[in-house]
Amino acid sequence: METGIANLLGALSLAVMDRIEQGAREVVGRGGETPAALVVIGYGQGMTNDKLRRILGLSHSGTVRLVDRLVSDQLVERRPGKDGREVALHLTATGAASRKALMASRISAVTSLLDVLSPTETKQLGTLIREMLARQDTSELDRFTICRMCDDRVCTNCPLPTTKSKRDR
Amino acid sequence: METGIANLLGALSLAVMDRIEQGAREVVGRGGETPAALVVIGYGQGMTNDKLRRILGLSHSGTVRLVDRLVSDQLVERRPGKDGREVALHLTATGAASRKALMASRISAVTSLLDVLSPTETKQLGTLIREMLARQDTSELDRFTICRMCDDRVCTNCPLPTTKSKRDR
DNA sequence: GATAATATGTGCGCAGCGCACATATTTGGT
DNA sequence: ACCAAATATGTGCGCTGCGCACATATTATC
Repeated sequence: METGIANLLGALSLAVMDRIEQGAREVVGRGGETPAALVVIGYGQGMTNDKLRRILGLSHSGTVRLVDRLVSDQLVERRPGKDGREVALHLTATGAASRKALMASRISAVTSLLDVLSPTETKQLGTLIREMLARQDTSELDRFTICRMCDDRVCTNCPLPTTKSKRDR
Repeated sequence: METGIANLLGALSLAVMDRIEQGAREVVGRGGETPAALVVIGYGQGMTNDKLRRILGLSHSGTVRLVDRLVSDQLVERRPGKDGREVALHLTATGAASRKALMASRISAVTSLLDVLSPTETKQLGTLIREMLARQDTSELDRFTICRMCDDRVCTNCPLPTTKSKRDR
């Protein structure tokens, strides 16, 4: 049954995200898209409010307020962008540390579920997931959205189509 | 890299849940744990507020207000429980229809991502996920929590340990 | 029959977010 | 060079979803 497998993947994904979100809230003290914002801002210094908005899938005002929270938490700084209307978002030292802790928490949350598989099974699963992601029909933006929590220290070759290096435009 | 695979599973889970949640919000017009509540209440007529609370992982008052919303949306009815203090939650006809649509939306969301795999690959993936879930060390409650969005029409034999039939206690 | 445990409901406030509007800068057309 | 459109950000206001602390009603326990 094909739908049975879809159901299983749905259940697994829910379990994975429950654990990731719980850990993220413990690390940064905030929920919603705030943890993802921290990760995305950290990908490249100079992220703008508007790019962030699109990646997170939030409204404009929601993003401004989200950044407000990050700033008041001392995790992010607003600096003048090269374009006079843009704001360049930069992580503070504290922000970079939180981001690191956040990613570690995420990897450990997933690993705790993954641990029950043998090395061979884990490898098989990795290959299948990699193929699955690689064959998705994703826009440039979709890829950033899917990868908005990804740990760039461990994701050395992202399977998502088109080069990852187009991140800054 | 073991953590690389954890990262991939995290990214996939995020993509899956994004799509499930978007569809759920379109179907029931509400977010958060409200869609899951509709599914859980539908598993067995007579679900109580307190059991629901534990499965969804919400506070008591949050659950009461959630049910308030479902009642005001005409999706759920509060009936007297056998125990004088309990409230028995029952789906209305509209509620049952919404629940059905919700599940269909969820399965279709996952399927749209799963579609790129060949039948053989899909089957392999299904086996691996099934094993992964089957080997988790889950409490009775954990299982309901993981399955809180599951479609009982397509999930004929849940891989999670211990019998599914203990659902009502 | 008194006390604890269980189950629900309420007042209050906060976090996260969207809509509509306002403002500043840059781009593009003529 | 100028003015309209596009781009990017910030704000007032309100709503949804949720938790804490407290109140109340019913059942279990001793």
